[in-house]
Amino acid sequence: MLDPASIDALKKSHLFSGYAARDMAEISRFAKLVYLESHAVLFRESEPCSAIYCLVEGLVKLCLYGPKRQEKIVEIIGPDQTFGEAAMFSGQGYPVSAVAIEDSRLIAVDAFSFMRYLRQRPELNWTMMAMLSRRMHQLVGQVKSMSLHNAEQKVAKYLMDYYDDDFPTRPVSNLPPRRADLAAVLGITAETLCRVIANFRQRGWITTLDNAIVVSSPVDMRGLIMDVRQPGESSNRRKDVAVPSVDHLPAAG
Amino acid sequence: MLDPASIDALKKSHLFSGYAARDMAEISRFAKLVYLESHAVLFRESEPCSAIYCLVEGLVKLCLYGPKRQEKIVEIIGPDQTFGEAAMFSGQGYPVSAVAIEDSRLIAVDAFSFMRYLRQRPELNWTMMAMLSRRMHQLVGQVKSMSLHNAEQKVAKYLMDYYDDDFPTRPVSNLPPRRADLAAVLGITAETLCRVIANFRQRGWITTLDNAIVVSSPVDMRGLIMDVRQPGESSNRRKDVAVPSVDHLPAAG
DNA sequence: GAAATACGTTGATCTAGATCAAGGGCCATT
DNA sequence: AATGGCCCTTGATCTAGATCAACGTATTTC
Repeated sequence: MLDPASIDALKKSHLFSGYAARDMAEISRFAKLVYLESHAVLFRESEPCSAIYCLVEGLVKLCLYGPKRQEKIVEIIGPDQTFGEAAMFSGQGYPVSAVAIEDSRLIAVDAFSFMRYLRQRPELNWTMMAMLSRRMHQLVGQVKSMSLHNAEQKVAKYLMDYYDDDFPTRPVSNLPPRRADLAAVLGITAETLCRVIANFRQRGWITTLDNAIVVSSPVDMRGLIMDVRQPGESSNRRKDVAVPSVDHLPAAG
Repeated sequence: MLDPASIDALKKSHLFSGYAARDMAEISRFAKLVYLESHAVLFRESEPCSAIYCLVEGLVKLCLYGPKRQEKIVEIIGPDQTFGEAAMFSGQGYPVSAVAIEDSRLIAVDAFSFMRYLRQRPELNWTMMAMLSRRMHQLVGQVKSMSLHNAEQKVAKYLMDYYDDDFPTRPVSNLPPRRADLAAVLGITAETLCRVIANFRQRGWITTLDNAIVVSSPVDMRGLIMDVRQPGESSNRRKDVAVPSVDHLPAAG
């Protein structure tokens, strides 16, 4: 059972924002508050999904661990974001681990009860679908970044994803609190990240102050991502890479 | 408008298998057949989603291209599989490109009409949700494999994912038709893949015949993925274990 | 205030895997 | 039978980024 303030907090999330008051009242009956200290583990990869979560306050990372304990952060969850929905539907357990990186307060919505409720009200699934689709896109973006970009491009891509063209002098928002976290998000080491940032600073493309980073040459950054090179410079031409041909385009309408 | 045989083909897919006859009749009204020659492009990354597809016959790759045209295959679609659903809901366009790697026959279901129909029948969304969730899991698995495994582990993981414990002597199923495709799936070069396979063969962990691969030591393969090492042994030094050579190989060709 | 701890930074190596290059088997076409 | 195209395979290098190591600067602990 949830207090009114927490119900309001839930409603601030994208997933629940469209829900009617009576839906929220019902859902609050099988939701509860959870407190996590920094570094505390909320759930681990492959654990069965007992609840989906909405972060109210603090910061949580969703991550994967390799055989040698290397960490890959799949996503950093901030306040008003929900997570765990996909696991609820797939019935395959959580695909990632969730670990607090700041002291956090969360709302846990019991998965079984929530599923039962959704079965009664299938219209509510529209926001859920949108949620899952958006997350899939983001995940595909990660796959792309991991497999097709080098370290500089990864950093540039990340910074430009959070860069706001309307406020060029504003520091990039939502940066992870520690450099090591950003490195784990990008799938590179902290040392490499540090060197890349130093390079960008030397070239005058960014300026830094503590954790904050201000992009001062978005054009160059974007150029780097798209791998534009000076004319005349021979780009590594490989003939054997597959390039989809332009013809044969089907009339898919 | 679809002929009865094609409607049957649609129903063989996981997405439509639970649909009632009258739903299928309705859907067939805004579905049509599409034929692709090998190498033909069905759609490209970021193109708006006009339809979702069900492959009836042939083989299609979903892939991403880097700034230098490097290819990363996100998934290889076989008969009776559907794709494009996520793009339909996200409203962000297709996250990947789709290219035929064999002459293919597909059914295209118009996205707009299908969405409209789903709005009338929200219960139908349950299979859709399951679909999306499963695909998300798979994608997270890819992220993990890309960021936390080395080349040998990637290959081993792939082979064991398609290995059937009940039929140990059966070749790994669903292997891509060409080695280069498998390499693009794993995010390594064809040369590296070739060397890894040669190593596995020398160690007696697999046997090969043409494209087919039979895993003969699943225990070792699984051990490699989990990075088990002999106690007391330093991780870096390459150990030159005398592997008893398995000489009953059918000369591969 | 000294010591310990945690991070960020920089430099020096090392290495897994990419890249480059050269055959070789197989099939289709002539 | 010869030719050419397409892959697969193997060998020889090259290199981006990991790893190892040392140091600086805060911040916390006693």
